[in-house]
Amino acid sequence: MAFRMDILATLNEQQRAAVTASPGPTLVLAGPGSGKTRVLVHRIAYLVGHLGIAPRSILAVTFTNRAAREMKTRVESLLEGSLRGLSIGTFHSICARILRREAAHLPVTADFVIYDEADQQALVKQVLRELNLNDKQYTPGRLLNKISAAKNELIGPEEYSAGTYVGEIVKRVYVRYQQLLALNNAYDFDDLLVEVVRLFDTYPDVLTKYQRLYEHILVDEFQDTNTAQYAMLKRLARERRNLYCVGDPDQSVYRWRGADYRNVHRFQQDYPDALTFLLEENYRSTQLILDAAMAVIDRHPGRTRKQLFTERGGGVKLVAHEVYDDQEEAQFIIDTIAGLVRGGDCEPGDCAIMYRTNAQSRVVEEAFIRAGLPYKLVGAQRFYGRKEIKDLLAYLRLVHNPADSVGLLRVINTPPRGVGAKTLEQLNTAAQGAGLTVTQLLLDLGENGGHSRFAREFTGRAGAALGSFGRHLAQWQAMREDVSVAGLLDRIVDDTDYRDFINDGTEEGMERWANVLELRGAAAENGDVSLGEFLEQVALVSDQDTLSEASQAPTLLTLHAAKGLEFPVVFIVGLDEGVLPHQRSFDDPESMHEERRLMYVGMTRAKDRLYLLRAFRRSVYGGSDVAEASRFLDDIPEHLLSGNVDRRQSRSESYFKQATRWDGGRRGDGDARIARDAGNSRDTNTAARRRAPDMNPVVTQYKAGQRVNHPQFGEGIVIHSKLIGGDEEVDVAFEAVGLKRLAASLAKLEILKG
DNA sequence: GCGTTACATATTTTT
DNA sequence: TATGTAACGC
Repeated sequence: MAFRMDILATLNEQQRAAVTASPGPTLVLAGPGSGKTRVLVHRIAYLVGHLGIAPRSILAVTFTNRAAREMKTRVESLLEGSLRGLSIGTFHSICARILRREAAHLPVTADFVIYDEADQQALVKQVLRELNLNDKQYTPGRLLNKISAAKNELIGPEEYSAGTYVGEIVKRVYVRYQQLLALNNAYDFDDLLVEVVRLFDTYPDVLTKYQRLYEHILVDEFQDTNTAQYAMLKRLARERRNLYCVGDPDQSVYRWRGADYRNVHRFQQDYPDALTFLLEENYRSTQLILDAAMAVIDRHPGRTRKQLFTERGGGVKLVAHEVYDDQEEAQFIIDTIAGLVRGGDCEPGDCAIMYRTNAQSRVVEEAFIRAGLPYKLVGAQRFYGRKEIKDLLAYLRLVHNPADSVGLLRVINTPPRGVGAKTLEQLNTAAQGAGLTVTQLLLDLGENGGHSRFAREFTGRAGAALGSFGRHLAQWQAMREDVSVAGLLDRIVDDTDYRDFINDGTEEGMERWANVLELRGAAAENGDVSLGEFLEQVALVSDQDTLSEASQAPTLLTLHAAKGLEFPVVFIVGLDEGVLPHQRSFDDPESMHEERRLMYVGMTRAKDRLYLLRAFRRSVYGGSDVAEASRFLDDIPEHLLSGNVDRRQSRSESYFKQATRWDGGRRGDGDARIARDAGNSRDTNTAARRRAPDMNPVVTQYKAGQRVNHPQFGEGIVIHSKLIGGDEEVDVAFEAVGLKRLAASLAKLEILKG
């Protein structure tokens, strides 16, 4: 095992101290870009190479497969020797592995399937039907959120305290939902964690086994752990206490998924002797970017302040740019990238565009498409969420786990084979009567044909369809040992005429078929993998894992997906009240803090250049909406910025100037007028009105027919002007560039005489 | 049972 | 916008 101590020489003092800390509970608080992964990787190398710990005794846990993969590769390149048995994986994959191994102690078999969100929804809908509950009143999504929150806190269905009426409903659904999961031989994502904790608590000898196995446990992104995950770690580390946690509370952005950065404090309480290391030197960003980011995060109340520094002094100022609408925002991005590339300042692939919500990607994508430029998109409608993919995976899942009724329900009539609601109902009753699952009944029909004891019940077209479906299912099951996953997939597609079903001659159909081929490719790629392994891999991939470094094109991604990444040039779009911070965070201070951290995460992704963009008007659903500039923009000191954003200070100046023109005490009136004026544009907005309800001028500054001059567009004629959300929206026909819609507060329009 | 259409409805982030 | 569902006619 080659480990050269001089490897440590490449670390700075803080990093080296953290890497060589003596075993025991350890906390590394790592600022952005401070070499967090580097420390983890070197720590593993140090344990193996210097302390002689066997790789199989080490467990490293991450949140994404990508992070796990990166860590593995980097450890391998540090240590030339064998790393056989080293466990690096996501919480979910590690847990799934443990559960399969210990299936004998569980209500499921080792072949259990993992239900994703769509499967969960389908199951909850089934529960609602069973319990005769209205799914309008209790939407599956809401119920699942509650159930998930309970699971993350390790609250089982029985302990769920109903309290309220709604709570009582949730409890009943939760109870039945868990029963159905077990009947389907399935776990949902949360179960993977919860069930491991339960397993450990119920079978101390099982826990002991894993405590002995994993002498050293390392955790990445510790601030994102939830109660269940922390509980699992604590149990595993109870005897040896070698728990090495790396994280940054300032980058905690998954609270809505149960993550609780207070686990960092809990850790310090639970292990009073824990050593704490701070990594404050940043190797990523320029000092200007770092200063701006710190200005934003420093307004976060109740946090331990880190003093980040870098040797990358200077750099260019951040650009805060305000435009009329989101299309202009997108165009600005394209123009800016084009300019930078032309000037030799960066490559297109160096650039990233980050947004709060996936829906925002559309406008940007369209602009790229219009400009004929390539881009990479992380996440969004993830590949594995596509209908055609889910269909085929459901087939595979059903072959693997015949108890999977959600999968069966999905495919029994896809492609349509004449099995409708009525037949389905019949099937259910018949199966129940015979004490079988529906799949077992179908297999019986398929295998025994006319001799099946159910043959008399299912005749005619439906009977034939079910018989043939059952026959195919039996064949697939029989061949699954002898054939690759890709081979099985081919056979299923063939037997079901799936290609004809989706490939209907339209462009969309071709695309769907291409997706099927891609799935087949993914299956063929890791050819010798078993069906079970394939299904698990597929169930646990995430959006983040789809990021490719291959092509030389700008990357579009959500701020959440950006965590852990870095780019020379970063654009953050939608810096508007209501978008970032998101509307949903307005009345909850904790959520608002999280929005701030999200902004911080985004800003600290940038190495050299950071563009902060906002639009006065933004499309939302079908209509459009106006908003004020994000409060986070106001937190950045003026001297770090260039650009044209109208910050709050200057806005309040104009407030005083115009004060006389406002209709002071009668705010309601002003609002009513705005709402009426907004009329056709479905002005659902909030932010502008909520934060500055009294800033609405009552008369338009510009009138139709006026001649105006614009510094950029030249002369034109006002076509129309109206008041909207505290500003004035002017349509102008310019001689040079045609019709433009402008915001009066931004467009320095000069009224010309005559 | 299937396919079309009209209509309502709900929109954050995702391992 | 886009997605799902209820209602309709075949």
